[in-house]
Amino acid sequence: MTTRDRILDAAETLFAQDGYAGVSVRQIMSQAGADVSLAYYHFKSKRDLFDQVMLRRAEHLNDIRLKALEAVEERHPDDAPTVEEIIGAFTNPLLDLLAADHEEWKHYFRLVAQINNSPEWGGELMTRYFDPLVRRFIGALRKALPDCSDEDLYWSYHFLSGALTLTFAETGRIDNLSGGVCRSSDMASINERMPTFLAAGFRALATRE
Amino acid sequence: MTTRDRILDAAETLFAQDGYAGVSVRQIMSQAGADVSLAYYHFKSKRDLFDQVMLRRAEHLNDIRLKALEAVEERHPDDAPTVEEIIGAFTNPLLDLLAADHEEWKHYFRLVAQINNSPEWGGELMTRYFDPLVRRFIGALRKALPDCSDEDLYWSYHFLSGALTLTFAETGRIDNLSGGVCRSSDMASINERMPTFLAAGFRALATRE
DNA sequence: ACTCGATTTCAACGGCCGTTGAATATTAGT
DNA sequence: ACTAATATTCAACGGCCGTTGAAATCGAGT
Repeated sequence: MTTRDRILDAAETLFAQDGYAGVSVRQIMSQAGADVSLAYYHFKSKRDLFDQVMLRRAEHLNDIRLKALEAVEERHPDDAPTVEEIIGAFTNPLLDLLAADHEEWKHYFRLVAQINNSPEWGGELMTRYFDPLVRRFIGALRKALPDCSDEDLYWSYHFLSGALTLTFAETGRIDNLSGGVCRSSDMASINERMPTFLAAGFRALATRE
Repeated sequence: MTTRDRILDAAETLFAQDGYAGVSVRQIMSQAGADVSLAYYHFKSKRDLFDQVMLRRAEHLNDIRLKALEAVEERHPDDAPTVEEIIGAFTNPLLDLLAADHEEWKHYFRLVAQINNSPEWGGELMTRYFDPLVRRFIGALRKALPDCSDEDLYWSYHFLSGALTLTFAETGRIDNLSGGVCRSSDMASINERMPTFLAAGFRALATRE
């Protein structure tokens, strides 16, 4: 593994744990096992390093999500896929990445959850990295729910986005709240419930009088 | 207004904008218009100041939410309130606080959204400040959905929590995504949609075979 | 063996960090 | 007017921050 990648990995882990401002370049380089100044050889600045951390996995994620959506659409050459299928194409790739025991992606999703809920970066960064794909998904949902207004679609997606990012942040909150009945890391439980819950929400907004 | 309160207000605003680590005690005291060392006269440490910021409004919020739930329950002396009514009792107090043009609460909700999604603090702090009330609400929902398993109830609440905190964080994301069709600050639109969306999710998990 | 570019080390810069102790000002009770 | 508690100012501590420039090392092509 190249030094650049070790720096990105260390930065990803630490940013996910303590946020952008909570981590120093020195901590990152110490965890990466390299000299501080190497950070500025491979990246322009701390902020640039952060952007590259975000970008690296965003591209791959957008890729597999798009493929999942296309696969669903190809199984419906005549009619539109169901809301559940479309939402599944949006969430299943995340579940697969985590189930495959990829610790790396766990850190990334934690980071995305914090970005999404940050007033400083949530608006801009999520837009920059994910909006083309999100608009593609909303387009598919529009076909599946032809009577649903755009406003309802956008708000529904927004609720989905909040539920999704918190769930994949795995903060341990549900573990505490439920007294151990539920576990943040239990992907099977999430897979079983999240698309059902969210699809019902979409439908409820689409069909209300 | 006392100096202590001015410090708390300044800290609340800045923490909400840039997070705990992103703000220095010097910035806070500068915005509060007081000397740096006064922070350590009124509070034990930066972390203690942060805790007091969280506590101050959490108590009031828990209070009015509990009253809203009790009011709903009193309107149903014999049967159980509907899921929509219970969720409304959970979300309406927030909408009221924001609609009443209280800029202060906006900052607080932004802060809570970041805490909720932080792996470092989400698990513990949300539990400490909000769990008694949340358990009370889940108890009410259990009555409204007697056939729903506890696991489904907890996961449903978790999805609700993510949607709620992101929505009240007002990051501007939905404004960008929708190209201006929806606005983060449009409380009427949220009020019209969020309880419907979430109640449908609860029901979908409770009634699936 | 030599060169030249890519990579890494070393040492340092000015500046801001959280926190403290001692000195000063303000206020309220007598 | 004196006192005693409360509130505020001032100056400073050691330490870590992001970033940089120059020197050293490495590695592939000749």
